[in-house]
Amino acid sequence: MVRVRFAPSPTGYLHIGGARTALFNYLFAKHNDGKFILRIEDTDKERSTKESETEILESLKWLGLDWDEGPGKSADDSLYYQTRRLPVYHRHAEKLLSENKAYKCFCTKEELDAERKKAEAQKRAFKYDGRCGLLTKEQAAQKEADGMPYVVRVRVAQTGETIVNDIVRGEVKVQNSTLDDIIILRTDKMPIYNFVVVVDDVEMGITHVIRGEDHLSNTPKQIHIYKALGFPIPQFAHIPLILGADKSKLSKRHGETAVLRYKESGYLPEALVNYLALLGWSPDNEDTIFSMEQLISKFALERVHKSGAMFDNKKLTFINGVHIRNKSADELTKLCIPYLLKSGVITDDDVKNRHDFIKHTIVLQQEKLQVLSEISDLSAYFYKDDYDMNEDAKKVWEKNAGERGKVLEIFGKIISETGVDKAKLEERLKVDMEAAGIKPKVFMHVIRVVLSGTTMGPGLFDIAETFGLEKCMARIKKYGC
RNA sequence: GCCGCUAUCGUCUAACGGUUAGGACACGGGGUUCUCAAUCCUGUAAUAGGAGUUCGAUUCUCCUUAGCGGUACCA
Repeated sequence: MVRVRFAPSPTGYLHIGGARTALFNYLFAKHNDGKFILRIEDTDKERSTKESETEILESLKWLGLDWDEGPGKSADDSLYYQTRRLPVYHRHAEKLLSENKAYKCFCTKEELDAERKKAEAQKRAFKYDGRCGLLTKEQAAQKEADGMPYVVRVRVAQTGETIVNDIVRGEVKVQNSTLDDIIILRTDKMPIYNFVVVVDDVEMGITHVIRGEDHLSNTPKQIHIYKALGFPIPQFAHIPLILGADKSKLSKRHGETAVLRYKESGYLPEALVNYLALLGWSPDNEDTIFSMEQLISKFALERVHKSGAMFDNKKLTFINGVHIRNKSADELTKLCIPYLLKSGVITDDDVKNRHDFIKHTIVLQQEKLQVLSEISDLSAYFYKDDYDMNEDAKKVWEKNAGERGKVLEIFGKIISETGVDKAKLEERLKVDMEAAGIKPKVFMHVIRVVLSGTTMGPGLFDIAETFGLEKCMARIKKYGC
């Protein structure tokens, strides 16, 4: 049974990179009928916050990456928060200590920092020499009795090499001599990441560790801890990093990277999932648009590739547009209403009383929408009366100064006689305008700018019909003769 | 500095050692159209450099270069 996990530390929002890691874990689990587990790595007490955790959970849910085990999924949530599992880590640390696979190190952070600096100045690699590991039992006991603070380190053999067997990268070899003894417990007894991750992955029965490439260099250390603990080593898969425009790891300084910001901007979760899946992975065909179900059935770690991928908002936006076009009228309406409300284009009363009208105006813009938030600017003129022509519209207006009066006169006459039914309107308008010797391009453009105040938008007859007779007449009056 | 990873169009990527190096986004041209969009057709554009193995290398090996990641009592 495949068991994978996503293990964020609640020190900030869920960003694009974390979301992609979660997604790959999720897809792999679901593809293999396995379990996707969520664990909160909150051992950094300084930086962890409840707000971050809440946002991360909300982001995952929004993306549709619901977890099988984790917070909110069992009677006892404490299993999934590392700060609530401290006795577990301490038990394993005690065992290592008693087996002499770990030792107490009394060197202070200050001492070590000084040595590190010195080594750096001499352009030497710094490595802890393991001197406290040479202390006799009595010496160590004495120091402890003297009240000296200590960390716990796991001994690392200095000969031979450690091989990380990685599904995406193959064999990665590291000389053990480049590793130093690994700190697993701080002076305040809080366990360190490299230790808790191993203990938890084993205790939770994790079979595949899928995470970002930035963890690759930690892996040899973790393998040493697995071995010291006598634990089986899981399969590793280190996925390529997502990069910003400058090719460095995507981070806050590259602008908005929070998943929830994408939600606010009007991106669909299925579009973000679709795009993220294509970053570092590719299907065995040339398709680009996928639903979650399709991704699950196609996903394979073997097709994850090795190099980092730049995040391209343009492609995300394109994919978002495709998913928007695939929405039904009702779904799209539901999705757009919050944006219309937020921008003040419509009110809660409108939602109650003019639902069909709102739906109609949204559907008119469906094929044009790339992100949901654009709906407000695109359809504002359906909801207000006091708007003027924009610059482009004025140009069209001026350009047709010769015919515009006549156009409006005929248009006004037609709608007052036959109404604004779009089929009838189109038919009569063409006939009458031709009789008056006015070309379609001219009258269409003139009527369009008068009605909407802009040069682009849905079909002219759709606009007129949606406006209704009264509003059309008001617009004619505003610009008419 | 040291350790590790990576290298195909501008970007995301495909290609049992044999292809006119394919697709997608973006960009350009054209068809359709009342505009924009959508849609259809179409164009520009890539194997970082150098050795080697091989009949044949984008693909395997080595070197160089470049980029990235790690180098914490962060995760």
